[in-house]
Parts: sequence; structure tokens; C-alpha cells
Amino acid sequence: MPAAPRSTPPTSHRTPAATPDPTQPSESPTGGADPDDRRSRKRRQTAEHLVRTAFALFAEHGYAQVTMEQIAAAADVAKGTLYNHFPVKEALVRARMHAELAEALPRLFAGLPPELGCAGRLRAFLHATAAYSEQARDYLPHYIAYRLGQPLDARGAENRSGLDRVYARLLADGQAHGEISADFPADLLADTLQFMHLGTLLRWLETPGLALADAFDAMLDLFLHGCATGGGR
Amino acid sequence: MPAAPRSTPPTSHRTPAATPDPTQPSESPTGGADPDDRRSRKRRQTAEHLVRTAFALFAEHGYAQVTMEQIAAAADVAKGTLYNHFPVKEALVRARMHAELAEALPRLFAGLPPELGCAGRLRAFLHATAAYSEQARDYLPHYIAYRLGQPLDARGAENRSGLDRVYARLLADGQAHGEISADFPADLLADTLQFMHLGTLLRWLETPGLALADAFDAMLDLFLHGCATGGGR
DNA sequence: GGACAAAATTGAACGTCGTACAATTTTCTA
DNA sequence: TAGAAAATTGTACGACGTTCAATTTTGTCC
Repeated sequence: MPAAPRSTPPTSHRTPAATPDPTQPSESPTGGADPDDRRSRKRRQTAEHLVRTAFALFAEHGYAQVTMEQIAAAADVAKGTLYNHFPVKEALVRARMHAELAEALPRLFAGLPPELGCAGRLRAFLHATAAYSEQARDYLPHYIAYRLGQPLDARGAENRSGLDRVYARLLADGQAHGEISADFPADLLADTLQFMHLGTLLRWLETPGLALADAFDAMLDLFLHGCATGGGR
Repeated sequence: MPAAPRSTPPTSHRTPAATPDPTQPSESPTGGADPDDRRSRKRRQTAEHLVRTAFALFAEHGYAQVTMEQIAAAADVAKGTLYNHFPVKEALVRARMHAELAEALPRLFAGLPPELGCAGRLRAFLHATAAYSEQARDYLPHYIAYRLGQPLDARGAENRSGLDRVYARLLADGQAHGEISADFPADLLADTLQFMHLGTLLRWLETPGLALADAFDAMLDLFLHGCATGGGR
């Protein structure tokens, strides 16, 4: 059985030849999962095992020093298997971060007080993520570079952080309440905000003294009100 | 700026052990060049030769199909020499784009009618770059991915497109005339605008029907005026 | 012009990444 | 229980990018 005839990847790039995507029913802001066969379960298990093994090595020797073969060997798995689950090294980082986000975002999102309005909820949400970003600082560059280096295809369900859904939800709410301008398509706003988020993270990573929460505040201010003055010129 | 403890590379990554960066005197919006020894001249010559050879091969066989060894062979140069000038393949793309921008930006910048104000000049400028981006579409993804994958050091004089300087200039002018809010630091605004520019390009690359000029208009609108309504909620 | 230092080039060897593929094993389905 | 689908294995391979010592070119100073 050489490889596969290809369809949509479940976790990374290997196909389970499953449903041809009948417009995913789950529309929660934190995304849906894949089937629950034993096969899928075992697949997730080995994937998680690989991620755990990899990050143990990363913590011990540093990300750059650890090779894919070392990871495979430490996980007691063939190199081909590792690449089956994670086509590139950065995909391991992505998997861990998305897993952590998938666990944290629902609580975070549910905990946002509706009375704050869209702007206030965005602000509270960003401040909450700031703490996480500071903790994951070492791996953020690799994650960001990998995410941004996927301009063409990507978009494949597993390549989304969950942040996009949160933003889309909050902004759509804001538009429904008249707090956010309906002149812009919701997806444009969500994409822009997510991109400004990444940009702010990059800036923060390069700027030693910068407090991330402050940077998020400025970003959000700019996103909401722009930088044009009423008068001038 | 706190990054490089070593001197600034002349073209790519090899250091000529020269001046310890005495705050570059040239502050034109289109950047300054390096010395004009015969050595530097020849270095530039071979670099240009390599870029020309590489792009000839790219045009013939496609970017991904061309290997670094093929480029070196076609340019009649050792592999080590090629890597001396361009440490990674994408650096060839960056070099060409920056060279083209260095040639085009001064004209473009000088041709912006001051009577348009900051917003109008930004708009005119972006529309002008749209034509160029459409022409360079094939290489944009590699360029963008390479640029964004340099979060830590980078910042090294040769890793800037020139766009940042144009933005900084226009926005500083806008702030001086009261057209742009002085609440935001100028460099934050320039960075944000440049990042939104990249984001818009990525979005455009992924969206078949999208007209780049329209996308720039929306982006600029959002940048200037934000997406918050006056009233609401 | 000649000597000497700095920089560029060369060529080859090396480690790693990521791919390809055929063989084997495990799991699902009927 | 048999056969299809999918995951795993192991190996081989092309390409990237690094390293390094030897050589050549270039600039500088006497």
C-alpha cells in the first residue's frame, strides 16, 4: 500500500478517506474534532506521544539542536511515521500550541462578560492571551513563521488556531449590535485582526522591554479607531 | 537595533569588518548604499550576476525546480560562493525585489502630489505598488515567507524593503500636519501599516477574484478610521 | 615594485531535512 | 474469516545549508 490516493488530511497530511466535507455542522467558536474510530483514536495517541517526546527533547537540548531522527528514535518510531504525522518540524510546535489553545479558548471565550461590549471583550481576551504568549515565548517564532509561510493552500481545518473563530464571533456580535462598522466584511475584519495580532507578537518578540498587554492595547485602539484625526491638514 | 553585536553585513551575511555602525548619516526614504571600493563593486557584480542567472533559471524551469547547485553551475561559480552571497535560496528573491524597489520607490515617492495629504498619498502609493505586486506575483509568497521568518535578528540594513521608510516618511508628515494622530509612535504606525500591507498581499494571493487595489483601499480605510462606529451598543 | 593583511573563491565533505516507495503489520468492514 | 483500507517500517535518495582548509584576488603600506 504505497502512500494514499489523497483527499483531506485529518491531522496533518495523511488521509483517512472519510467524509467529503459536508459543510461541518459544528460552528462553535472553538471548532470540531475528527471521527472517533479506534483508528483515529490511536492516530491521535501516537501524535500526542510524538509531540510529548519532541517537547521533552526541546526542553532538554533546545529546539534547534533536536533532529527529527532523534525525536523518532526517542519516541521509538520509524522516521517515516514521524513524518507521516508531522510533515515538517514546525508542525510539532503548531500541534502543541493548537492543542493548548483548543483547551484554553473555550473557557476564555465563555468567561468574557457580555456587558463589556465587543471592544471590551476583545481587550479582555487579548490580555488573557498575553499571559499565555509570554509563557510560550520560546516557540512562538517557529510557530508564527510556519503559519505565515503557508500562503497558498493551508486553510485546511487543522491549520487554524481557533483564534480566528473567536475573533469572527466577537466581531460579528459587534456588527450585530452596531458597535462595529458593517462596511467591512466580517471575515476581512477577523483576518486583519488576527494579522495585527501576529504582527504585535513579532514586534514584541523583537523588543526586549515591551509589555505585551500594552502592545495589545495600542493595537486594539488602532484597529477600532484608526490613526486619522478628525481635523488636520 | 539591540540585535547585532557584530558589524552590519554589506550584501548578505559575510562581514567586511568595517565601520562599527556610527549611526548611518544617509536618512533618505530610499536608503543608502555601501562603499565603492573595487572590492565592493565586484562583490555587487557577482551578486547581480548570480541573481540574473538564478532568475533566468526560475523563469525557465520554475522556482521550486531549480536547485542551488544548478544556479552555481549555471553562473560558473562554486557552491560555496553562491552561499557566500545568498545564504538561502529565498535571499535571491529578496535581493531582486529589493533591487527593483530601490529603483522604483524614489520615483514613486517623489511623484506623490503633496496636495493629496497623507491619506491620499498613501492611497496613491499603494495603488502604484499594486501594479508591481501583480507583476511579481509568482515570487511574492517566497519573499513574504522569508521576510516574516526573520523575527529575531533581521533588522540588518539589507533586510529592509524600503517600503518601511516610505511609510515612516509619509506618516511622520501626516503627524506633523495633524492629519495623523500623534498618540501612536510613528514607528508603531509604520510597522503596523507594513504588516497590514503584507497581510493584504497574502489575502490577495489566496483569493482568486480579488482586485488588489480594492483590497488596499479597504485596508487603508481600516488603518485610518478603524472599524468602530460612533454609536452602537 | 614588493610584502603583507583582508577578503573572496574554491572544492569537498558532512549533517539534516523531507520525499519516495515497497514491504509489512494493524485495523476496519462485510 | 477474508479482503480492503490505513498505518508503520526501513531504506535509499535528492537537496539544503554548513563548515573548513587551501588558494586566489584585492587593497594597503613601505
